[in-house]
Amino acid sequence: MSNAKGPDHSRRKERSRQAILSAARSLVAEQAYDKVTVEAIAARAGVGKQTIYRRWPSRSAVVFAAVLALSEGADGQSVALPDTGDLESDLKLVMRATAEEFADPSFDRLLRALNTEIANDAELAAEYREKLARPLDEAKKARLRSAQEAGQLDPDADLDLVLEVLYAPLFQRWLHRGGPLTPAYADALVDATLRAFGPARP
Amino acid sequence: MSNAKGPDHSRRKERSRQAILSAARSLVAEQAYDKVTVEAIAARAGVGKQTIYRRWPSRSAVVFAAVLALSEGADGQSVALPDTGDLESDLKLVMRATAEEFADPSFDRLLRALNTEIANDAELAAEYREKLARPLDEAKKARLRSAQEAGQLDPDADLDLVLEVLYAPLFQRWLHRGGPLTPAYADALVDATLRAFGPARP
Amino acid sequence: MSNAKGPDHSRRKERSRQAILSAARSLVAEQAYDKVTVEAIAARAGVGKQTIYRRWPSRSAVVFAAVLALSEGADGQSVALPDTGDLESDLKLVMRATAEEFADPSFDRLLRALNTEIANDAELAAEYREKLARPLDEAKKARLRSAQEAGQLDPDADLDLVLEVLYAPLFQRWLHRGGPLTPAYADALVDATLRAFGPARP
Amino acid sequence: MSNAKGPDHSRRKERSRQAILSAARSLVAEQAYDKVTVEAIAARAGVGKQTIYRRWPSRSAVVFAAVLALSEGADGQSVALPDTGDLESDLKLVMRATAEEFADPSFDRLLRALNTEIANDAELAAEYREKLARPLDEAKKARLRSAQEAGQLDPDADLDLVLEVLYAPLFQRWLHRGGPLTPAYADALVDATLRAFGPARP
DNA sequence: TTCTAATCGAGACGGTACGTCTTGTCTTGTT
DNA sequence: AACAAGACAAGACGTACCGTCTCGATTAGAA
Repeated sequence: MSNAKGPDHSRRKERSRQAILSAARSLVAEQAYDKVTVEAIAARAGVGKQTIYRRWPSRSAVVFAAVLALSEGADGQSVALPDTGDLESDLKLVMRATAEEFADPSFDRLLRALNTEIANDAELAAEYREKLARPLDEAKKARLRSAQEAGQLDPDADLDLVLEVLYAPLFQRWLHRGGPLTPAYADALVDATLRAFGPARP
Repeated sequence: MSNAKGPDHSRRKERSRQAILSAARSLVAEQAYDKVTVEAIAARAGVGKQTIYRRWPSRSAVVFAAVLALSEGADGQSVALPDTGDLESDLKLVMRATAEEFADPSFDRLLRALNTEIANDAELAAEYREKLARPLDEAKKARLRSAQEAGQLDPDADLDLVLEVLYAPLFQRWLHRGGPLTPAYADALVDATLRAFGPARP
Repeated sequence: MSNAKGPDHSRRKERSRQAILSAARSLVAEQAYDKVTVEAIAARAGVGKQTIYRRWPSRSAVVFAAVLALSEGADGQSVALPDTGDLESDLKLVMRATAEEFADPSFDRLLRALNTEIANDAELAAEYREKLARPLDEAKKARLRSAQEAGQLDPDADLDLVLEVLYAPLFQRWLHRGGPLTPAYADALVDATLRAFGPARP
Repeated sequence: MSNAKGPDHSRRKERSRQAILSAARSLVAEQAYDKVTVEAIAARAGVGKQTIYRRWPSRSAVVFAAVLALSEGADGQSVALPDTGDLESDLKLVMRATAEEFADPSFDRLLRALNTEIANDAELAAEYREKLARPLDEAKKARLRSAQEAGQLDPDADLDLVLEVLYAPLFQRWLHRGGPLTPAYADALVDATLRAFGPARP
């Protein structure tokens, strides 16, 4: 698994790194975000504060890295969307699952923490888009392209726009607690998106 | 409207209240949000900290009230959308204006602060929806209803959903700094929304 | 006791001040000096660290003030040396008592802490001489002057020098743990001093 | 000079040892003692911290060893006091020289550091007495014994006590910055000591 | 000469305390 | 009686060192 650098060298570093990220994740998932202090992370990880500050410049960065690490190791396969040939039902499946995910309190807290940091730090936002959002979006766009080829989607549609129309309403409703994220709501978003970008256009 | 206490009494209250909200607003507009401390607000307002804590339970609440106060005094008229009879051009006008607003750094900081507080405080979120979002949404829905009557919009469309499909992508792109908020982008959102909820449905 | 300023004003201030000094004193008396941290003092005093830093610039200053406070309130009377008319026996009494004091571990630790701070801080040393050493020295010199008048001491003797010759050997032996501080040793110092500065000089 | 280990082997050891002691000495002579950290010593010596901890248990011990090393290599001769046959003038010469030494800021800092460590560490104090103080005291006592034989000093005088009466006042005045260490002061101490322990006793 | 074992410099590590900052409460005059 | 001013207990901040541990890179002598 490890290469030239040697496994022994990185062991201690890696162990403390994992301990920190794991501690950060569990704290964020458990409690109000303003209780997630660097000291609390260090204490739970069994690590000195300096070991955190040596690697990351701020709590934001640690928390971000902790969330990021969750999706690392995931290969292209694992984020690929289902492709049964029926775009509508595939999208409804995914959207319902996404809506359900938001209902998990731990995931909710994790994601709110992430969004809080991202919203107030342009650099972190860029890293977020690059490392987290883009891979997921690319997987989704792959499915949409397949639909375009199958004639189920306007071949000229701007796929980034399609994704936004599909997901942003769900995201906003969750962020602002604007209403329940029901399966029916998920379906309605898919329906609206397909009406907007479907094939039958005059 | 004034009660037994007398006008002189409440006038002092009101003056300090305005000073606090105005100080909060200017601080939020000026600098990074984590520099906007209760102490900084009190100092700029020339007010004791207790005078702030006597009225609001936390910094979040003060900042929220400060933003809220911006839109107070606005009557139903002033938030009404234009209605030229042409839904598409009316919406494009509004969406382009909205996109432009986000470009103002002060407004940007103000709105990010607001969203940060809202995202992490369910009560504040409820107050936000009630006092800020709903009135604006109602004004927008009034315009949409007018369009439904004019046959420019599906009479069965869920107007809340329409608004989300229209606005959420813009909001999300701004929040995550996902791309430039150009007039063309504003137009594209209107077009997509009208395709999704326009009158011509099979 | 209290004057114009009003007793209510100083109550809280005074209470926390006393708590800090008392905590510092007990910690210094109890344990190795490098365990006497500002945090430990604050914790034992039930006080925030800032309350300490608001009044004193460093641990040294707090510890010094704590020791200083011990001898405050002592009026001129209480530090006066006995005067039976017999200088030799009066001095031996005092020197034996002094030697005995050094044997108390609490007093030993307290005095070592004080000397450590004084030796490394010229300002503190000046304050020490002014507020602690001088009043004591004046009391001792008063006794010596009485002896000069009684013809038991060279009327031309430099009393500061007399005091140094009398006390410095005891101090140095204690500081460097150079030997036991026995009554016989105390007596020998008095004898030597009286031989050096007694009346019978050719 | 070299032992079983072999000269080449110990040469590296010796070089780093000297670098550490020299770095410690120069740091102590230059700046406030609380800036003299093990890390600073290691950095200036160009040595890893472990190389220091491998040899000494604490900063105190290093600093002590650094000061100690200053007087090593000095044979019995070099610390011998002058003996012109005139005790008074010999002692005044030495006392004046000693007083002058204290005026050198580097020496002052060095000696304050040494005294700080000694005062708070009984083991170090013992080593100090054994390795530093005793050889010097023996040299002084040799001169005093010579004076006893010459009838210039009470043959029954306790020479340790004589040394204390002679030196402790100077030491104390220096440690507490109790006044200027003038030649006149040095002379006065010699005079007082000789009056106390001189030959003419009734 | 090549190998082996010790020692070194460098510096990361888990900790502790530093001195500063802010929180939300409490106290003290002022007006 | 409400206010500004700011002290207070609490506790997190980010930094500096502590004394320990780990890592290669020199280095000897030993093979």
